[in-house]
Amino acid sequence: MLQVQFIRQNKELVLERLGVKNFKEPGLVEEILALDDQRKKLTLEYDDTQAKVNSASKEIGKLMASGDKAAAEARKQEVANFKQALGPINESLAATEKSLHDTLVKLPNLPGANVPAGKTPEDNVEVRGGGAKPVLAQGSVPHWDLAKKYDLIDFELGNKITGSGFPVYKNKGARLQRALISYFLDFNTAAGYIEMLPPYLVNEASAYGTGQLPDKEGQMYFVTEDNFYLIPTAEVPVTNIYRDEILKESELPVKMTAYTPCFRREAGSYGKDVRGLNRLHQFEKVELVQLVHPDKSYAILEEMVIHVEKLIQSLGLPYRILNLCGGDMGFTAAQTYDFEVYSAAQEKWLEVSSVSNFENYQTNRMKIRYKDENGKNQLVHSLNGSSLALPRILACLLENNQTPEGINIPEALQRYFGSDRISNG
RNA sequence: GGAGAGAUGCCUGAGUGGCCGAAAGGAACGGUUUGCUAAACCGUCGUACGGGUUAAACUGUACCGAGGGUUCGAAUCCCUCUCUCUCCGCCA
Repeated sequence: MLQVQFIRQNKELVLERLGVKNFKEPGLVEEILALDDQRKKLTLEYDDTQAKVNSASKEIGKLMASGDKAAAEARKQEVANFKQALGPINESLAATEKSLHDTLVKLPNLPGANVPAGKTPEDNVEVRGGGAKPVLAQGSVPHWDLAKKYDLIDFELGNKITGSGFPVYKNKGARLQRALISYFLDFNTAAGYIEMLPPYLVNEASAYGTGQLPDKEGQMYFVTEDNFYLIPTAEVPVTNIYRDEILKESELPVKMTAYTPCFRREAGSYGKDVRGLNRLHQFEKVELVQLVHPDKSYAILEEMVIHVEKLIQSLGLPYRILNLCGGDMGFTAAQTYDFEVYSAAQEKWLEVSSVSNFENYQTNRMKIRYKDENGKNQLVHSLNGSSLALPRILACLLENNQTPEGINIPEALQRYFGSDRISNG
């Protein structure tokens, strides 16, 4: 969430930026400021009264010790009066703080300076791309047919075991998943990211910290018996590693990478977009997370984009990078680049990575800070990005590299996969 | 699943009603000394929200797992919850 102090000092900017994000309730800004004024007023009142209670209590102790019972009793009466006043003040203070917080949480992050205006995905700006779209041979088919032909993925079996959206990877299909995960992790650790293997279930505080709660609990699977959420992305457990921590400035940037399965209920999915690997309830992903000095987060955002770009290039897939417009960005992001790869048989662009700078929106919730040179605690900026989401990468690899002889494996993957082709030979 | 113990600052760990925001040691940071390293010595060393100030200084309140209660006054007493640890059982 945003910092009240920041909103107070930059009200016009906040309103203007919320406009870029097409935020529907700009009135919340005034509401927040009013609530904060109220909070300050009540705090002052409460603190002053409490101070009187405290000092009177101290005196009572001394009076008792010196045997002046009568004076002590008189003071006690005073304290009782103060405390009577304290009750209602405390109640309205608590109520004010709660509504302030509840309102603050409704405010999305502000789009950064480079975010294009716009409302829908059509307004996203293509930054650049690369890789040529392959020309497929006659008789080329989408990945779900290839998966069957080469016995790589069994969607029906997943239906039987769990339900739709939970495919079973088999044989070379399973092997290829493992190869991709290992390759991605190695690629990331070579760039200085520390490998993590976090829990796949998180508690409420963690889900709140990265912004999945309070509003998006519907996207997550929930274990009612223990109040745990299945992670929708490694971002949740990995970023929360540093929740409530104060880092030294010299420890920044913190760079982490993690492979995890991701679980998404995706209640709104339907139609042809959900065919095959395009949209699943459980999928594999390797994630990048960075915690950085506020002055450097945008430079690092660009670095991360280049990092992911190189990874996609190494797989030989045609891709494009989109700078998301204000209206299409996530609630918590300040700027997001989406990566899409071209799935040649479906003739469709598929999103395989989303790299975002959250500035201090997440870290303000999680209280991830560093001590600056003056010894003051400052919020760090958090960023994350996929590198990469596996199913759609797999879909593209299968479709784009299909030949009558089999499916060619990109060179970078061969040593992980153990061969250069999937075939029925 | 059964039994027990515990939760204090970055860590270890004292603290059973006022003198405790909290001893002591360690770590860390700054400095002195030093050919270098080590050691020694001196100093600093929680967080949040307010007031105050150009900024400081200064100052108020809260926080000793969380929430409630008793009391003039709670880290300390009582209740509830959560979590952790140990032993047994089960198990990868």
